[in-house]
Amino acid sequence: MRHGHFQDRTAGQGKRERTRSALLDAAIAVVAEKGMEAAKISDITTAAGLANGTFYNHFNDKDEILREAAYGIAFEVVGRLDAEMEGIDDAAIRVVTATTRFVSILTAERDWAAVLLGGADRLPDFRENLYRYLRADIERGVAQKKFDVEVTTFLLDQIVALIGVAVRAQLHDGQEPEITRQVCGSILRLLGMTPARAAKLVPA
Amino acid sequence: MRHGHFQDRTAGQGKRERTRSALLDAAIAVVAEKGMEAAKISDITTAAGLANGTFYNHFNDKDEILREAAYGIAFEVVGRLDAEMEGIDDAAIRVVTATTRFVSILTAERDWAAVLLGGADRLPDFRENLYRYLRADIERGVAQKKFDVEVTTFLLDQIVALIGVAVRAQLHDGQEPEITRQVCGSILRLLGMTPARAAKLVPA
Amino acid sequence: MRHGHFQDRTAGQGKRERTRSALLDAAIAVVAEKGMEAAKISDITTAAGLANGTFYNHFNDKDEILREAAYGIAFEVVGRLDAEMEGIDDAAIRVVTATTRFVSILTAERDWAAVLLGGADRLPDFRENLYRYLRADIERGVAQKKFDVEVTTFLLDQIVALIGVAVRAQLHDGQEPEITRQVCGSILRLLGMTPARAAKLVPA
Amino acid sequence: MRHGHFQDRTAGQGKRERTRSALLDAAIAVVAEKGMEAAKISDITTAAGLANGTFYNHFNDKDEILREAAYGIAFEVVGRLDAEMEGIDDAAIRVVTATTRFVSILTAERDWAAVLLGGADRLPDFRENLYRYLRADIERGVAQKKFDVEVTTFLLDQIVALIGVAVRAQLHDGQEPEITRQVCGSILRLLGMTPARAAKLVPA
DNA sequence: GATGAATGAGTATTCATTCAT
DNA sequence: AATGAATGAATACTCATTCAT
Repeated sequence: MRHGHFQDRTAGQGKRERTRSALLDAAIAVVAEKGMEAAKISDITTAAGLANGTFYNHFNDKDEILREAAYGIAFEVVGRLDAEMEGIDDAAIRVVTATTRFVSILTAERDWAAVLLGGADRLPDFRENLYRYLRADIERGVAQKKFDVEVTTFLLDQIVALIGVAVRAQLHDGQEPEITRQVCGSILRLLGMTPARAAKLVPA
Repeated sequence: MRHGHFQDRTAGQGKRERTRSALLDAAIAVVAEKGMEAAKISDITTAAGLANGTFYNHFNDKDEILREAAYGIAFEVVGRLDAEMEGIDDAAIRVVTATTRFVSILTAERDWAAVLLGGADRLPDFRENLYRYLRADIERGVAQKKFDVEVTTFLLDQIVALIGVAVRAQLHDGQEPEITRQVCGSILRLLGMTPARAAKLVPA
Repeated sequence: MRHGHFQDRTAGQGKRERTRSALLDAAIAVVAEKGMEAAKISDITTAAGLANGTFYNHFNDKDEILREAAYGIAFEVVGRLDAEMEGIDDAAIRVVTATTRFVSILTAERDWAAVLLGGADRLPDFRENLYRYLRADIERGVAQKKFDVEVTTFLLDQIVALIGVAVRAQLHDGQEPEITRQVCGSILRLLGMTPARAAKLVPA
Repeated sequence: MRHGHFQDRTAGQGKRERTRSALLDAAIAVVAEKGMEAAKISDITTAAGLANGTFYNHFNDKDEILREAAYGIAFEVVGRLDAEMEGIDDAAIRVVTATTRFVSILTAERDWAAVLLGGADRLPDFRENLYRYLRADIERGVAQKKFDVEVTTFLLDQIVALIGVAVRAQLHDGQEPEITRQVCGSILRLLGMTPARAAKLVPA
């Protein structure tokens, strides 16, 4: 384990919290390597350097630890994005910035991607939380007459799917700047901007 | 099992072929109900009304039957689409027609959707095959100056992701015409059409 | 395994039935040796000379096989008693005969005792079935003016407890004739006979 | 925990004794609720409001604490009975009084019943201790020509079984006076009294 | 070719027990 | 003494796979 997000956050705390964090970090690493379905409890404890049974001192089952890991990561990602988006008023720039930074963060923290991508499908309210931010920005763009769309859940689904494709492509091919530029362009087009205006916001 | 695509295609043939088809159809039904990961061999044989050992007279493992089922369905879907697209010259109309019919077919054959959606992720060359057709139409649109894009695999990934979102939404909510219209609009925008021109090709 | 009641009863039948019987017989033997709580699934399959997983082809859990074993044995015991009690009219003689034969059967089939003794506590309707026969004989004795009791469930509980003590003593000490005589005397006394009359029915 | 027999007895003493008592009382409560087999060490420490490791500062294993709990309770019960039986000379009245009071005590201290009933089966010398008192009273009755029995261990087993049935019935149905009367009658009959004489000692 | 019983490796889960704090 | 986190052996249970009929 290189560093471990959760362990960083519980560094000074009690042993219980530190072990719990070790398990969460291990779970993330294992899911990144083998996927959510294939991840076994024993993989997680082994990766954490702990005994088999220790898992059950902290979580009831795989779903529980994965849910917690996914929420923890999402919280961190949203926190970082929030900080960087403060003061950006133009909705189109907000969308581009958020997308760019999101892909960038998941490129830097490669293990997080698998958990977030998997979590979006499996965790019920996970997606809803994510949508709240996105919807606000898009509605802002509509109010600013930058976007020409009806803001539906289905639209958000589409945008999130595009971002997911970008993250996957980036993990796979590692062409970050180009991929990010392309997906930002796609999203802006989707939101009703002309290719020309979209291109201005996403310069090569 | 209502009808069974594979059984239809092997109706008059020998017992071996008919049993094989029964397994393929059963696999599709089981995957539609429980998903690919959760589908057990014994679920498939039970659904087919066969003994579990019979499975191994025809397939080596779950992956093999699922791959075959996915390819069989994909072949059928592509065949139906091909027939309907014959003679359509305008690339934008081709894209709209293909998308509309694709969603429509998977709405009618609900069980196929799970297999195709799952198969796209898991089967290596599956996606490549699909892309050949799509790429041709988009390149045609570029040549016709209807689309303003660079045709990359990443672009195709995005379009396929949007179609996937539409299929999922349709399975879930059942608002086919409206969903199809929206996703066609999104794809045309993605391909570089203005909202206004896209809207003309996808009338309410 | 010496002979095996269930295997005897399924000797000519299909493999499924024979394996099932082997498991039932093995369960009885294991319970006799280690008790119901301590009996493990793997003990049973090992005793039956079968693989671990085979158990689950036939039973869902330990409770299920033990219940079935207990009912099967009880059915057999009741059958044997019934045959021998036919034509006995005097209720006191019926009670003495049933008790004597019951202890005698469980002395011959030592392994059955643990299952029946344990089953009586754990299986809900098991006891009820047993009581039906006993109650009939005691009511007959009351009608014949041989017994002087009110026939309540609590009374039956007491008599069954006395028989249980006798079976346990017999398993432990192996003094069958004397133990049987004593417990029959006790039961008759409990039912309201004087020691003198009771003694006549239970001669040394 | 309402009051706790062992804690009462160590109220003023050192911390070690008080913790030990808390564990004993907790063990009794847990066994009463879940039975001896199902009682887990952690159930006991949790019920005592202690950390699970604390258990091993005081006992080596479950058997040890249960044995100690059973003996402690038995000692208390015997003590209470002894006090009340002082001065009763007639053996039949002694038996009736002891039985009545015994059931009565276990009705008041419901949690004790499970431990004593379970202990009688599992603890080797437990039963022997109990029998010493019982045997003395019965031999006295034989000497007084009230009882007409041969005093064997098997006889004592029978009487104890009847008392056990009464306690269980009482815990289950809660008809104490009637149940006690019936079982006293049964015991006296068992010991060779006629129903008529027995009835006199156990008036409605 | 189909059958379906048997297999056993793989995985999850429990809980008595240890031991550093 | 008490704590409580960690341990890991013991056990239950699943399911893909084999193979005799």
